[in-house]
Amino acid sequence: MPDYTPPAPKSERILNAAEELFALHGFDGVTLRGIATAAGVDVALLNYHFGVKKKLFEVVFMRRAEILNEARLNALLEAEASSGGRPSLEQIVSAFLRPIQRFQLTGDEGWRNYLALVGWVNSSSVWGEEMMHKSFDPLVARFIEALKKNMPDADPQRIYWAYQFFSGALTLTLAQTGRIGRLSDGLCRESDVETVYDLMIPFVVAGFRKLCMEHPEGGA
Amino acid sequence: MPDYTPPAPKSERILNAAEELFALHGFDGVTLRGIATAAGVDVALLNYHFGVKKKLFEVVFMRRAEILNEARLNALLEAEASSGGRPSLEQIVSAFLRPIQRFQLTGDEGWRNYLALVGWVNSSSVWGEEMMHKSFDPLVARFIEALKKNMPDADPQRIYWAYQFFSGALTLTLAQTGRIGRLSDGLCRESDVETVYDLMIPFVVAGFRKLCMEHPEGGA
DNA sequence: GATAATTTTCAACACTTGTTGAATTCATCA
DNA sequence: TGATGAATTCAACAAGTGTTGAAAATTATC
Repeated sequence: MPDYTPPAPKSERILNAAEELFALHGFDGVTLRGIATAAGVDVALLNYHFGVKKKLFEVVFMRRAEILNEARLNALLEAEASSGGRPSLEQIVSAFLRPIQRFQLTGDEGWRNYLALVGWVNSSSVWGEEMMHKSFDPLVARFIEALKKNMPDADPQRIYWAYQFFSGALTLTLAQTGRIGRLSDGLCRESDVETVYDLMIPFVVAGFRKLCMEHPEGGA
Repeated sequence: MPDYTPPAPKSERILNAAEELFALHGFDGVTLRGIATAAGVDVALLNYHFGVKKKLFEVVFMRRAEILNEARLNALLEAEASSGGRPSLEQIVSAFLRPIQRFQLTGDEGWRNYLALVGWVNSSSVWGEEMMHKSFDPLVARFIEALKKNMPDADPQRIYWAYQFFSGALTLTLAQTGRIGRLSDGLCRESDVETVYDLMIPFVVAGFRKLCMEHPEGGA
């Protein structure tokens, strides 16, 4: 047989199909047969490679989490290095967001699906908690540390709450619900990745400033 | 039989149980039998009263939407009246949030469940769009109108995006994932309804100001 | 108190679900 | 080539799914 680009191994095709479907319909809205059909493989293969359904979901979720975490950490470290250990608020928030934007801009559909999935999990009450905690919270804690260092006089509670609002703004955008497009009658497109972070960063930074820097610790 | 407070009619018990379970597990994560058991009724009764499963979900979702919409609209009208038709940004954002807070503060578990459900639907890609559009977007459009009037020089696109971030921050908090509590090691509690909106309002207002008032129309 | 209408239960349907064990194909290498 | 182990398919399972029609119980109406 002449050399040709071999098709992705079936285990990978399963993960890609699962990624897309889970992002679209959530855990319970997807059937193993649906994934198998989308991947063009037999149902039993899912169990052979990944065990039970929940385990498959975890593998999908973890697959890109480490890559994203590493990219974010590097961005933060670089911001710290280039600022003599005193990164600005903009730099910290950017280090959290720009890697996401970079992955989205590659045009890789897998990343788009995955990030929508993260948005879904983050808003999911029962499911999300443990999975987000295991895969993202260590890095988030590192970012919050940087925020605390940047605003040493701020009430820590306010920093956490501001991060919560920040996380919500990001999460909804990742989820790709299409609602803002409909609401703005096409004026805003969630797929417009080039501009959304240029807007999200100043929005969030202003919120942090207002909440954490205009009240000394202990203030109401 | 002596007079006593009669139990809620079974159709209502069904709606309450469905509300709680849908909020917790989403549409596909809930079975009709699970709802029936929680409500203490037979499965067939769900179909008798509400038709197919999707219809039941819609009834649950719409039930309190109108009440919330009316409360929000009244709050906005009052803010407009008390300011001579020129409500401040704080007043507009507060009119959007304070009614939610008021319902949460009643301690009515039904409202807490319902609002978590709204958070879930708003982040749900396939499901959410149409339902949010039908039940909430008319009122949201009214609020955006007020925002445009408050910031007549702002690029409308920026107003919509700022609303998107605003909506995300609110949505994640409504979803009651418990994540911020875990992340802050108990310092922040999502159930602390008294303070969360006191923080969300200035955060969001600052974001709106930064995004919409520091750039004249047409600015990048 | 008989009749009609509504509400609730019972039992079951056709179908889909996740999962599994045995059989089959494929690749690797002595 | 033949043997070994992994990858893949086949067929089927037991359990659970939404949904329904007919019977029974309850409530309303005259």
